[in-house]
Amino acid sequence: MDEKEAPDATDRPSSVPGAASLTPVSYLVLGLVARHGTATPYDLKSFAAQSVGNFWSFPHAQLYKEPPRLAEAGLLAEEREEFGRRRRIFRITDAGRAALAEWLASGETALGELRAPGLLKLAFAELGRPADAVTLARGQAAAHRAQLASYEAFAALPADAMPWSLRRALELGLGYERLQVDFWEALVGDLAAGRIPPSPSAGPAPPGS
Amino acid sequence: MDEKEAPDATDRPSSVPGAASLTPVSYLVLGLVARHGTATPYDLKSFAAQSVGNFWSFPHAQLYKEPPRLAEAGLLAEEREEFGRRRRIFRITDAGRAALAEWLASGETALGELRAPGLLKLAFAELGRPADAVTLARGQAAAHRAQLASYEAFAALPADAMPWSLRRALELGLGYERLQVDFWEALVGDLAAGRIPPSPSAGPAPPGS
DNA sequence: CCAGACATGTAACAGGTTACATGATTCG
DNA sequence: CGAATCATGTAACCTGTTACATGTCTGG
Repeated sequence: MDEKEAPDATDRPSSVPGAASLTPVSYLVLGLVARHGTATPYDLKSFAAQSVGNFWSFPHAQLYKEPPRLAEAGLLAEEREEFGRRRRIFRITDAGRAALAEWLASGETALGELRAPGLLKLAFAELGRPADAVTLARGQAAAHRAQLASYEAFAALPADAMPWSLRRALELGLGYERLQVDFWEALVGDLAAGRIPPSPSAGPAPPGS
Repeated sequence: MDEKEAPDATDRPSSVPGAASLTPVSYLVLGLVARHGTATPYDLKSFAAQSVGNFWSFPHAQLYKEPPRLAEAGLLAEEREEFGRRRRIFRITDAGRAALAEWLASGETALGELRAPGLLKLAFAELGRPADAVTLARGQAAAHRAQLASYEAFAALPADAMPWSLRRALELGLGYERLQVDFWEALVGDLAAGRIPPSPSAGPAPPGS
């Protein structure tokens, strides 16, 4: 409805002209809009699902909530369709491009954690029955096998189906799922063989010591 | 002090008698208390930091908030020290033990996502300058190298320093960090060599094999 | 006994997740 | 033209996070 001119940013302590605290979702949206020129929230949902959505899913509610926020911060420009769905079409602004570039250029390098629920459960598996550990390992192996298959199907797309950076990211995803599959399958084997105690002693003895 | 009998659960729509919606933190607390017999919130902080905290960090605020919640649900019993700090000591109840056992036995197998900020950034690296990608890859490689070193130090502890399940989980963490290090270092190499386009065609065959 | 570290909590905020609810389009 | 599906949004809840604030012990 009414357009707030947002005269200046001094009244809002958190919204500095350049860039406030932007979350991963913000950069996802900025990046997708920048890549495609324009996008509706629904487009974002599709784009995300087909690219990073493989290893980082975003509920659609966020993709409808975030663009307006970014528009209010001046990083996106919004326009309405005149007829039909009257959907919101977003386009990146110079400020948005700058924020995105700054993010890409910054060497912040937060490395996020391996928050796998299965891993947490495994860490406490000693408190349960051995059979439970087998169930867990089997289930994890199966689930990761499925995920791996999904990744492989995606990776089988022709070379020009995705930018090199995304493909590269996908490769890490592939390696990750392979690691998981191998890990859980090995665990299943060890548990079945009765050698519940750890350390397969197949130590790679890495360089160093 | 006063023991709340929690007469019934009908007044709270979300708190079913058996088990309500328990989060990963809940199970962490339940598991740690079960393992150690009793624990104060501060103990939990220490225990967590020394075990799963390596790959899943919990801010101490949560570890002070969660036990009372679990106590209210009847899964933990709380008692106060009489003198000194008068700290809260928690002990697991039969209901708590049951909830924990059920969790361990359930084959829910949620497999959580690979939400690595660096990976997200990489997926959009094509929008930035090539030099930015190098910076990113270098930074990630260094950060993961540090993390790997930390894991290795932890893994070097004597065999009886931790239960087998935790050690096993740690091994996955090690593999994960190695994967990350290899991945980012390879990326640095490819970028430096000018072969920015993807698929090095150097088949997987990771160094471990 | 003072300083510093260790320990213990709580309040406020922000973000994600779930759920609800409805609008538009297509196809049989 | 009705039903199913696709598309679009919003509201409430809840949890994780950040920040603050203070209390208690130990050692010099």
